[in-house]
Amino acid sequence: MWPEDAATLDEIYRALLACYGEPRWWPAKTPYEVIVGAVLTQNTAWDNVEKAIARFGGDVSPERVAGIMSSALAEIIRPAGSFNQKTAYLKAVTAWFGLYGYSVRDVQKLPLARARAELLAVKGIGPETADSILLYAFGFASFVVDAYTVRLASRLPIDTGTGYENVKEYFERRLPKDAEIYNNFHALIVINAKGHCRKKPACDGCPLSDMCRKALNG
DNA sequence: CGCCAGGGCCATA
DNA sequence: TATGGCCATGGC
Repeated sequence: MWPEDAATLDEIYRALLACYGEPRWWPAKTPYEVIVGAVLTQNTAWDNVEKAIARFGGDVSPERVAGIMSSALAEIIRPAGSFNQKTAYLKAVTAWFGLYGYSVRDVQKLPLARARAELLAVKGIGPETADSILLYAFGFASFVVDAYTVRLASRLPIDTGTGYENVKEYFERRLPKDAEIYNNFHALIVINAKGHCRKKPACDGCPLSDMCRKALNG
């Protein structure tokens, strides 16, 4: 059951679903790898994140990151850019995960608001990275707002307001509070943004073109 | 060559 | 609270 005023988001979501299917998505093999990817992709092209992940040589585990020298970790993640900062961020978020014995289930027992507050208190974890981790690593119903989400909203006839929390609330108030829907919706936004809703729009074949003011008005 | 990518921190006013 | 500089690689 969708909230009454969700018509436009409902249309957008269903058009994306019809085009791409259900992604159930984050390009990682384990929850901890989601955490690593979420940090590494900050202001960074995903291709560079993949190069960095590959340099772990198959062991992307919290035990490994906790135990490795920072200088060695920085060298591994170098292709992701800002590697000294991100080394400190990975160490910090891994230390937080360590408070729960690296147990996904133990983190999942927390109330969402507390888990989010704890993540936001970690150096290097801002709202987008926190929500990505909450949703894609732990399955919390916390909608992710990223540059793609903001760009999509700026082109579609929806008035989300500005600022991270306002845009996040716009989506969360109009969608069922369901991690699976948040997961798919955000993933679909990313997929569509890479294929069509780029900085320079490629509207040809975009599943949203008939409801998009960019495509309609130029 | 300059621009930019699934941000966030910090200093400044 | 709101900007602006900074981080830094690799692809285009």
